Amino acid sequence: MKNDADKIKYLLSRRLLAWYRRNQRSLPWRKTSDPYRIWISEIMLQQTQVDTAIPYYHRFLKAFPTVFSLARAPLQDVLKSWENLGYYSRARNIYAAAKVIVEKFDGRIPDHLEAIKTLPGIGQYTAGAILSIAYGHALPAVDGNVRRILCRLFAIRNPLDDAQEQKRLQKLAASLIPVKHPGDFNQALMDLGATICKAKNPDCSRCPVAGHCQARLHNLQNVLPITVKTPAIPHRQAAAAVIRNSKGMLLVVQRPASGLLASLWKLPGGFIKSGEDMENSLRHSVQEELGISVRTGKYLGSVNHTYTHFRLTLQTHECRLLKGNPNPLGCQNWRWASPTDLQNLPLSKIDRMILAVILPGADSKKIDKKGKRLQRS
DNA sequence: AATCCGGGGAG
DNA sequence: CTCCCAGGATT
Repeated sequence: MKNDADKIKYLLSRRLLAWYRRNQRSLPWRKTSDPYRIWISEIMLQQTQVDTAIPYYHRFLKAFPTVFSLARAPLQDVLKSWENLGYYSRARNIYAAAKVIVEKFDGRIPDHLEAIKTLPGIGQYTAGAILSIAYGHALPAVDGNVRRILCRLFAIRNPLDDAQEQKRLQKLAASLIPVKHPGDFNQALMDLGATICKAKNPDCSRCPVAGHCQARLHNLQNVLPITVKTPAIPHRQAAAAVIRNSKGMLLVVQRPASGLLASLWKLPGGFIKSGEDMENSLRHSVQEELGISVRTGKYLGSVNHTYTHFRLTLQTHECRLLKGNPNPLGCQNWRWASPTDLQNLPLSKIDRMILAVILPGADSKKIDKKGKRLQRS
């Protein structure tokens, strides 16, 4: 050992790896060494808890077992597989990356940093995670768990969301990565953060590195990391139109290719400007979206949902088509949909909720831990 | 450097 | 309710 820092580094990695060998969680993506599967798991786990991602992991890989099957699938199928998982740009990025991997990398997930970071959806964290876990490169994978753990181990009092602090933590993590078993070391930190060094009420009595923890030494484990409180989010209003044709099919539109819930389907309609009358707003937004005139009818109910940056109340009215044929002016596409069609189109959570209001019995179906669809949620 | 981008779990 | 989650892209 050259100095104290090297000694601590050595002890941390040795203790964490020993703890991991005995206590690691049994997770589906740990039963494979296939870089494709590890890649998919890492994308799904971005800002998503392990238990949430597991059923989607099984379902996605059953639908797209190889990067080739993914690359040649229709985007709509990929989005349908992702339905309800959120952050749908991840699905579009996976899909775009799969095409690049097939065309430029001969179907193999790149095994070095410069190449893999060019793929859409793969940033510093995900690159480090894939390269360390799938290929054994000694790179850090600094996620929320690792930042919190390092913050406590070294009693860092700066707010975690500070950009400078994030850079320092990245360097600190890089200095700790062992040459042997870097993937296990990274996953050990994640498991430690998920099961012991949790955001709230860390269980230091079970921690394998409590003896090296500066926060623990100064009884700051419930104080660190310092976080800035989240600002309040606005409450927005939206209106949706239930327009049926003579066969009872429902008029639905595909959202634009970028922005909120990109390329998913929904009922016609849109946001209500502050102070604007709901039924006028609905007629105007349907006119702008599809170029058709409608008369608003019976009120059918409302649902609430919270997004990252605003809370939404979505109200719905029956509408009658007065004149004009639908054109995709403010949307990618439109179609008449039967109940079966609605099951097969990718829709967001709140649109499934509003469908459940107007079509009782056709509400969204959850999937179980193995990725199979349950009859009813 | 700020903002956008989902949905669900835990307390 | 609030906070957080195996973050990345865009502006």
